[in-house]
Amino acid sequence: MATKTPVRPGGRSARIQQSVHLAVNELLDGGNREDLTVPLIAARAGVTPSTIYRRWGDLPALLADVAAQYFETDEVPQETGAFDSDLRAWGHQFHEEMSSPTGVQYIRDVLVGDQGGHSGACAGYALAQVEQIAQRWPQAKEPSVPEIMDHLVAPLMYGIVFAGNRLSAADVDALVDRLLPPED
Amino acid sequence: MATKTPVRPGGRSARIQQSVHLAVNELLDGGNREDLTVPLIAARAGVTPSTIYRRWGDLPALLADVAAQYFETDEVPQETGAFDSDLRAWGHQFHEEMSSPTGVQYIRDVLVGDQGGHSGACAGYALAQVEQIAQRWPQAKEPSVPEIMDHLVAPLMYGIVFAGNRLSAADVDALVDRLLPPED
DNA sequence: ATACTAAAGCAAAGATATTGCTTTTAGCTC
DNA sequence: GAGCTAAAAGCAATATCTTTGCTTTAGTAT
Repeated sequence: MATKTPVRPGGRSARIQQSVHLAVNELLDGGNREDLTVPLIAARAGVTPSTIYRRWGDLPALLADVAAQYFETDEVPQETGAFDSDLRAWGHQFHEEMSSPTGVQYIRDVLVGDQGGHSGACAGYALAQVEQIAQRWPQAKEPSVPEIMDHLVAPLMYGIVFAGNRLSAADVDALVDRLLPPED
Repeated sequence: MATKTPVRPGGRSARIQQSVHLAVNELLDGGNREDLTVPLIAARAGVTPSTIYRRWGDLPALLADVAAQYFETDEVPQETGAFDSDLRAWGHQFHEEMSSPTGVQYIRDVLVGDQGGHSGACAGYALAQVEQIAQRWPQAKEPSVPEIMDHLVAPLMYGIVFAGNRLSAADVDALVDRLLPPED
């Protein structure tokens, strides 16, 4: 169930979808994460709570949907003129983004929401960006996309989600260095 | 807040803690994960709902506590006679355990529960086991414990949590191979 | 335009969460 | 070990959230 598409996606449904998403994001920015409730969101969005329950199911599912939407915006990874430096720059940017309070929150929400449905959003986001970089430099065979996922993305995400530690920029560099073939 | 230790840990408090944990595990085994509620657990544990709310806060926190307890039981990694094979055997066993339906559920519960408090439990479990193996073979310098966490544990967990894919045994082997120094 | 029906609104009913107060009892002191 | 103190459980009333049947609104097709 991606972004909960109604059978009738136009007009009012679309407006309500936007309005509810906006309300969630505004309330999240407001910081009161704890007392975020469906009725509160509904009031802010100018909607009846039952509308939200009927369309999204419950609060976690709604939050997962909002978070997933965030990860669906694919930015273009910075172009630096070489594969190595593109990868390095992206690694830093990605880690910065994901380890920020907002990033961590979105990751959690995506994981918590509907069982497994959206969790791909987060993985997909990283994968899409890595693939973009790889396709930009077809002659560079090493490291492969799966290797980058396993040995750069995975350690970064593991640190953020499980260890709760924010790796230093030097740590990110070390991970990238380890991936790149030795220069001669 | 580990295993929600009351100021008065003996007698009745301990009994209730056990009884509630047991009720949760029984109901989880019963499979009806969806309609698991605090009142239901309370009824099964022979306890008043307000007791659970007062001690654990809410359902996710309780589930996180139960899951964290599971990860606190430290088994001894299998001894195979060499560092390489100990690491390989553990990698397989760990992956097997964590990618099982039960394992995935516990991981989720730990992540969802109290914000960051318990999430270490899961990481701590893996780390403790890797450290045990490392200490068993002090002369083996490579790979280091952090390297194992970054390049074996992290990819396994990333696959399970984000990609929702269960890696094959061959994939686990490949990760271990990649870590071990080249034989001459 | 009109008809058809998905989706929203409304409101009552049902379930869960919170809270003030009372009762029980673990842990301490004598 | 008997008594004291306060932490934690029980109880019950209240507040809040969730679900659901029915009505109304408004996209979409004809």
